[in-house]
Amino acid sequence: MANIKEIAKLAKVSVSTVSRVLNDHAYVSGDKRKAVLEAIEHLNYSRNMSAVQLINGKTNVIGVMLPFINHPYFTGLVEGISAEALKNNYQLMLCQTDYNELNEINVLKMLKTKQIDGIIICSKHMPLDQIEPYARYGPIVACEDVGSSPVSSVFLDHYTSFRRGINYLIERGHRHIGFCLGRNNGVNSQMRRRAYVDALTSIQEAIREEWIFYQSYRIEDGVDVLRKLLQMETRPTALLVTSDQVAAGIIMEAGKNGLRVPEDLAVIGFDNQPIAEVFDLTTIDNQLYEMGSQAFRIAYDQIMKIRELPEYRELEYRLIERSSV
Amino acid sequence: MANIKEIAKLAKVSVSTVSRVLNDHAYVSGDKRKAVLEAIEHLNYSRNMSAVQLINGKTNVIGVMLPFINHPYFTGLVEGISAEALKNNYQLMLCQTDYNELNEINVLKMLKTKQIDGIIICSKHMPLDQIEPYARYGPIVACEDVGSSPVSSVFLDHYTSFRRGINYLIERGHRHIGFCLGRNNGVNSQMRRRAYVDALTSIQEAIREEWIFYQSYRIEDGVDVLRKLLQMETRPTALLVTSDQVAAGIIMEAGKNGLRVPEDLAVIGFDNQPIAEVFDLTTIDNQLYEMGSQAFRIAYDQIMKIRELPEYRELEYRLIERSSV
DNA sequence: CTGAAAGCGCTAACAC
DNA sequence: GTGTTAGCGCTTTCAG
Repeated sequence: MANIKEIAKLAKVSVSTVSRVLNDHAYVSGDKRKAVLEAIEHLNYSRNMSAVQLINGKTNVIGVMLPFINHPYFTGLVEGISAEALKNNYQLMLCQTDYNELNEINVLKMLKTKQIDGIIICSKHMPLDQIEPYARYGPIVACEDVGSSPVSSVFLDHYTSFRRGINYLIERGHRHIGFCLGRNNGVNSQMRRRAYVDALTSIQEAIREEWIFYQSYRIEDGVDVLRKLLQMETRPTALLVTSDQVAAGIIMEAGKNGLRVPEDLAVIGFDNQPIAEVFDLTTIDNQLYEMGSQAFRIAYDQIMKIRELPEYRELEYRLIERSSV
Repeated sequence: MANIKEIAKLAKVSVSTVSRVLNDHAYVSGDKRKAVLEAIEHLNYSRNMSAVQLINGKTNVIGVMLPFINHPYFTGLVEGISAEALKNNYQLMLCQTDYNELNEINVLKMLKTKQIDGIIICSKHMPLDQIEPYARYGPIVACEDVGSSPVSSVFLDHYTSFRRGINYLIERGHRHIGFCLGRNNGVNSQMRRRAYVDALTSIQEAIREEWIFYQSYRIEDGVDVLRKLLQMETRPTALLVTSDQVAAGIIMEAGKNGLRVPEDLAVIGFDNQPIAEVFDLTTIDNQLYEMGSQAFRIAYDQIMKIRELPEYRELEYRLIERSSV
């Protein structure tokens, strides 16, 4: 491959002039510019971006840390990040961690070794304090509430949104309420569990652990949940389900077993995915696209030094009323 | 940030010795190695990978070109790619093109400018001959049949698989058969359409354009398809649907409108996604995970010069019989 | 085993 | 406006 030197020679100019043309600098005369352009054309030249990155100390790449990509929650986030990245001439490094700490550390290390300019954490396993030391190498933005930290965040108040969901059910006469979560150790999950406990306590209902389901991510997990419900002597009359996919599975399987929604079982989903509309599912929209694009902006502004300090932005959830409650 | 020179000074060795330690070369005495390691530790040093990439002419990154990520077809592919990449210490650059030619060209250019070592094309819009010239800059692997080309490929015989699906329907007495595709101009789509025409011709059925649906990707698109079907005076009795999501939407909406599956409408899906099992959907598994991991291997082997020539690998589809036919 | 030195390809003072 | 030149941080001959 040709390099800048050969272009300079062919165009009979210096390498700096070539560089100026390449970077659209002013102060290059028309004919020299033209000569350079012709040489570039003629030699089919392209910049070697590794060299550019070395000298600029910048890659124009943002790392996206997530456990797995094949879930609408994460693709929703990524769509938002991606749209904003495209506008700002940034690329995305997709880093699937499987919630494995070693993989997560590797992503952080990529920041330190300058393979990426910043990181957006869609979801993580490792504790925050292991992440924080890396914030000095570039902006890190989490899509969950991290409190005050060198790590920025865009988040929803999952405590309030979950309580809002439960209250909505209580207002409609439900007292036997269960819920389904993804992980049981994430920040978001813990806040939700707390909201659940507080809400049930306020109406003097006992917490029944058998009505709480973890590791529910996909439609087939919802099917499993419903089947477990069928085994119980006392069933909850309502379920808060932190993924529309899982809620859809529950509703599907309920239908197969002659359980009516919402009469026999009310369901509230989360995320407001297209599948929620198809299933006429009442759901809590938590603005994934918006969250992703804001996360990118925060990272970007920090890379560009438009802003120096970490930022914490709270987004509003919305309750979408349909007919599953 | 500390650099290799400072490490050398602190460890009282030359930079080449530091480099040897960094790269696990043999022939470094125990105490020098230890001194270097201590200096690295002490200065919290990390390699600057931009410099490494410049000198090696290699990034250890593969670009993944796809129109959008929020569809199980693509996430399935990406999971396969990703698993193999992880094993081989490669990173993935996620390049969403929205089927926009300019975006697609940009991905190709990243290969030329050495931002990535190779490209896996999950799906594309632009014609192959615009892509081929870029194959000299690094391996390009397409997840569709590209014939004999400098571009490698992993693919299914979509003509045969589609015909197999239609014949399966015909054997069960169907003659009024429609289908749903994603795009209408992709290679895969064209082969499928041809299979459809040939099969119907062989049983002397006319092609009815109103039974052919394009731009069907998601569950809500399936809902639309079924609604359109309801408007027709003569409806197909069976549908071949190139996405389990769309098929699920069709079945959902059929149920709401009192149409029984398969009695009133038989449905075959594609991809064998989890949702197919939940809906008891007969489907054609086209091995997305396997396709993704093989695509990575082909690219990888070529980067590593284990193999020089492009490769064309055909995968086997499988018909998964459930109860929607 | 170790070090000196020559780049990899590019950018950006700095001088003219 | 343009060219010269000193790096960016690293790897790798080549001598010893």
